[in-house]
Amino acid sequence: MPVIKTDKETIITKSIHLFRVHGYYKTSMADLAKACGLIKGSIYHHFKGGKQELGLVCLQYIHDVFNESIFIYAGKRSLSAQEQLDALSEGVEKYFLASEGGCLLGNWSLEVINDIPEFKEEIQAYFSSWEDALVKILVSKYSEKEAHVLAQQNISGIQGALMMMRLYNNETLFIRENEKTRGLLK
Amino acid sequence: MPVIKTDKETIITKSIHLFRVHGYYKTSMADLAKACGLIKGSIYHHFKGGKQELGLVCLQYIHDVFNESIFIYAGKRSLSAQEQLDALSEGVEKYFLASEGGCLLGNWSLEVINDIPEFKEEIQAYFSSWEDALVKILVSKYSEKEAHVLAQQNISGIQGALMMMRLYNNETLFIRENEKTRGLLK
DNA sequence: GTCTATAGCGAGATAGAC
DNA sequence: GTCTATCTCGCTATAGAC
Repeated sequence: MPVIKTDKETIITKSIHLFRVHGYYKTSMADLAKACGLIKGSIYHHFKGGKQELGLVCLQYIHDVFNESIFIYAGKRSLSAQEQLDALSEGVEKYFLASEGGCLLGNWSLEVINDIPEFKEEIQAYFSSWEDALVKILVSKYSEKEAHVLAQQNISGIQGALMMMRLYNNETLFIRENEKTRGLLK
Repeated sequence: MPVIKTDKETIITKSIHLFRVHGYYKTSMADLAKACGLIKGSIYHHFKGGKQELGLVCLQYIHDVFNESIFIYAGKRSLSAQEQLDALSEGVEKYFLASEGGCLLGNWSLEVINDIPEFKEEIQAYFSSWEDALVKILVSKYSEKEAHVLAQQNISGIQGALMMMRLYNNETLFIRENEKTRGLLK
């Protein structure tokens, strides 16, 4: 999806930014439209399902980006396990350092998880993809079971660090957490 | 504050629960009133500042509870450093295992941090209290600087684990994270 | 201190002109 | 595909009776 540039994609990327910074409920359709130079009614032409459909599409879009440009390093035969881990970790680090507001899927896993089941499903799928990618790499050193535990702890650690990065406007802890990731095979 | 039982305190504790489960914006004054057997207008008698004041009071209330019943073990002279750490860690673990929706202050550090500065300030104060308590214990083994890093990593790890606990409805990772806390002096 | 009633606003969403 | 205009609803908050 994130290959072809369309008007729809512009709305999605602008929306992702606003949703990350201000959350789902606090971001209005008028806010989203304004960021695209549109009037709120116009968004419904592209997303008949309204705000909820747009929100879900944003989550799926990010999931696709991670699948295609970050998780893809896991299991790449031309790279060693350590090189795969480095590439994945650096992809994660770069993405979030450039993302004001942290991780949309992490944010919404706290904001809307009890109210919008469709979002919950997509968020779980995203974290599962992340976990699977890490496991693929970690099994080069650990058992399947150990690899899953380490992957979950790693993702959870990154998400916690993103929370603190946002709260204190300080990247130190987040960067250290990514270094820990790259040290998992050592 | 959490010592004397008042009508005000009933509103606060019921509100904390709803705010944790459904978030700040998705929880309406009518929802909060209903949970107390009241009509929405009646809440304004106790909290003239409306929803925002109530929200802030909820954050302060939780901060007080942690200060008085959990962080208080840090530096207690009758306990060894390890006993202090165990008591603090078990307090944290028990509190959150009994708290549907995770940590209100963590949740709101993602939901409202960019929109309500008063909340941000209180949330930062809460995490600082937590960090200070851990540091007080950890300096028995580590340098001041190392202790701060470890404390921050620990709190961040707990918060990430709470996110995953909520998303997957699974306590395993959270419990393991608390075991890691208790192992920090070993 | 809680109620009824309502003001006032902003939100999501829709219809139809251009 | 974007606009103007509007509908409808739910929210926060307030006024005043009891």
